[in-house]
Amino acid sequence: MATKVSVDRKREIIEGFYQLSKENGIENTSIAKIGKHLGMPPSLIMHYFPTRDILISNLISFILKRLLQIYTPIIKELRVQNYTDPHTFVERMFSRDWNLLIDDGVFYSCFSLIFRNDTIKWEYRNLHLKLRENLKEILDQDEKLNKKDTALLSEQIFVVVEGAYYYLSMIDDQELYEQKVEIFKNQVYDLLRV
Amino acid sequence: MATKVSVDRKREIIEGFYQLSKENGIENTSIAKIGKHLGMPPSLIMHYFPTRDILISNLISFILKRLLQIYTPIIKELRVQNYTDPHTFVERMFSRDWNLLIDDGVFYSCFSLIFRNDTIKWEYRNLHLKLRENLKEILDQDEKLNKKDTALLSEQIFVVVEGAYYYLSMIDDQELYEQKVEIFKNQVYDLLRV
DNA sequence: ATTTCTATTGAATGACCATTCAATATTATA
DNA sequence: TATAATATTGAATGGTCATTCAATAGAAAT
Repeated sequence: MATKVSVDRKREIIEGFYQLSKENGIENTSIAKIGKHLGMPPSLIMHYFPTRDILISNLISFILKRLLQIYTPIIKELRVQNYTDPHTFVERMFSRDWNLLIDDGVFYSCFSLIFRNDTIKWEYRNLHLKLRENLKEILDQDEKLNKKDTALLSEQIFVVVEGAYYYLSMIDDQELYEQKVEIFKNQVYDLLRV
Repeated sequence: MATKVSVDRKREIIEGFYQLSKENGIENTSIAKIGKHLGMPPSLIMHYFPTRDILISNLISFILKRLLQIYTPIIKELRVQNYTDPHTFVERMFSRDWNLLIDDGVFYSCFSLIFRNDTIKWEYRNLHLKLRENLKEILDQDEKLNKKDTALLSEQIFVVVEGAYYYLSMIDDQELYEQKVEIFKNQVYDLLRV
């Protein structure tokens, strides 16, 4: 059984790792640097995470958990509202709150590891399946959609959302950014309408 | 003016860098390792690429050039066929050839650098704008689409393609993969139909 | 043939890296 | 209180890293 200290320390270390990775990239964030940042010797970090790979895999779990946490409150909110309509969900998916919770640089850095690590790939896939299931659940409550293949619809919507986030991350100009967001939001609404 | 030797050596080094990055990731590919792989001292590499950052930025140019090269032959092909229809393009975008030319792991690793490096971001953005312009050009030749906003359409299509590639890279099962490809292909065709 | 420029070599640098270990402090258990 | 388990420290390790430099070899220009 893990002690309270152990749990807290682990979280502290992972959060420090995340913080520094946000600023300088995972590849430039060493165990020594995390230690210095948190005021502890590197050996303590290695006491809780025996190898760097283990540390990274914990950072990924941390990130994916956060990502899921962006969605779950929306689902709950919709549930108490008796699933009035899925627009709440779509609006929220394209909102700013998202970007505040998770750094895209760290996210895509970690994502790029799926191509050489099956466990990481499995974790990422699992998250994305969960997200799709969540959306399906929401769509299923909408009467206007009760003749549609909501699993398919959910898949199609997320592909737009994920493609949009990829593309939007290259756009600096605020006005242009908003413009593009509108386009992609409408693209999702079109899917819901047809 | 660059000598022939210089041009060849530079390409040799970048290709070696790409090769090793494919196998072990950019972050695990040192200048010494590239040197050993190519049978040359690290100092020779640094003679042509004075810093590691410069080396990386050249790798990125190399990758993005390759990516553009996937599309340009399709455009040419369509041009001599007198732009019969954009389906050729769509089919090609989802075909296997793509994956052979560029490693997704390296691609997304490099992509993740846009968040901390404006030059890299600019390069990525530029590529994506070019790709969209290319597609617009093709769509503009299709009479069935002559009342549509082809710039918008091109944007929407690419968002599906890019989201699809992101999602598909997590799927190992061949059958499932093909199934998903069909879904996303149809999603693009739906955009063209409406 | 001499000079100038480029290409290539190999050794050396100090910085930083992940990881190990033995010692000490703290906390929980008996 | 004694013992066992966990938490923390700090120093040390060997390896790898990007980068520097001076020396040599070769090609091109004069």
